[in-house]
Amino acid sequence: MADILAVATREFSEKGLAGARIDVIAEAMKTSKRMIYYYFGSKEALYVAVLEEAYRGIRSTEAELHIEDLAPEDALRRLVGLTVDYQLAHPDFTRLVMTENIHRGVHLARSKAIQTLNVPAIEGLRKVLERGRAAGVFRAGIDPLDLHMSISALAIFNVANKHTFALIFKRDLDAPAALIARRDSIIEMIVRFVRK
Amino acid sequence: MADILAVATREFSEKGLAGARIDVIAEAMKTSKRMIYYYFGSKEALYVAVLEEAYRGIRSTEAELHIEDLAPEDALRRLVGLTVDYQLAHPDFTRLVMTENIHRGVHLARSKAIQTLNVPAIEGLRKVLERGRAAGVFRAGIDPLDLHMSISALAIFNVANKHTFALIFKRDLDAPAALIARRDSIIEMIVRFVRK
DNA sequence: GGCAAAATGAACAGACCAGTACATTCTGCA
DNA sequence: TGCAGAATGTACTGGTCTGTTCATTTTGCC
Repeated sequence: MADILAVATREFSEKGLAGARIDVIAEAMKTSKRMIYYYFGSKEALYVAVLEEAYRGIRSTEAELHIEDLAPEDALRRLVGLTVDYQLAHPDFTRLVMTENIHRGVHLARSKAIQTLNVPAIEGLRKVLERGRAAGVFRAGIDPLDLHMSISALAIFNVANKHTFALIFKRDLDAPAALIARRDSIIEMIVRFVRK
Repeated sequence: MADILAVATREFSEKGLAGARIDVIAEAMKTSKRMIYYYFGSKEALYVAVLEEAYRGIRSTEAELHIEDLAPEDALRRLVGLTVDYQLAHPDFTRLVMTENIHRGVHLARSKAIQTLNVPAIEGLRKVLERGRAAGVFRAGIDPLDLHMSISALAIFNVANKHTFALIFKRDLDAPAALIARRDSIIEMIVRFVRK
């Protein structure tokens, strides 16, 4: 069952909802299409299960940041760095999110499970911002959600848009040196934004 | 013909490549599927034509920024603001780019037309950064392409991921006040990144 | 007007694919 | 052992969709 989700995740993230093939998933699982319908009911229901699993994955990673003991700026650097790393390590997640946004989030809206998941990263950000403000190193009035949006935007872009970007600018975004430079640049951008 | 591209743009950006239907485009055009194949040859060729047209659109906008006469920081603010505005005004473009990245850019790679289009925004950025550095208000060593990536990332995110984001955080990202605040936040982030 | 080429209409072929019907086998349990 | 329910295999249906065939009409041009 967990295997089916893993295989389905690959198929949906590769081809999108319309492009994914139940037969392909069945074959990769060495089971029959019949079984997928037996357990999940429909292609869309399987897709929603895949989405839910993907979001659970990132949320549980966020919950284990452990940045409470670091100085505010170090904590923020770590949070941003790990966010970038997570996206790089899980391109499937980004691709699924893209697919779901093409569909205007209609499937996500149907999932109770995802909407009741809280987002540990927001609370983590809020605490870091508050600590930094109290310590006099961060400015006041920064909205944690707005900041989270910026961090996500920067972290996701290199995964989400790397193919078109690399083609147009003829630059290899996957080269190790490029990845490190980009990671540093993102961290620097976020830190400078909150710094006094 | 231009009409076909406009209609096809809508269909492909709504449904993606696999989800789009030639019949739907034909009906919306009040022509027959036969004609689309007569002019474009295949679904994929039509899709590539749509992609090319979309990129031509954003490039021509970039070419008319007219920021040469502004002080460096004002020029940068204007460039970033207009980038954000363009994305908000052209969600179709973002959606097409998402679709093409799901396909790992294979269709874009096939298009000679797009790859020979230059990107005026990069040259504009380079000049502004240089002027700011010479004036002592921007720091040195900023890579225009890296900065362009950040600007694009921040500008696109609110269009690309707004559905999933709004659902998870239960916040209306389309509310006028939210749009303005987000726009300001993005501009501020970029400016602080380059400022000395 | 006449002719060649461009444009168009209608209908269909061929492939694919989500989902199902029906029958069968396995498994846990009394 | 016998039984109920869970699990699975096979083969099919109904619909959809890209792309094509063939025939017809329109247009530009001499």
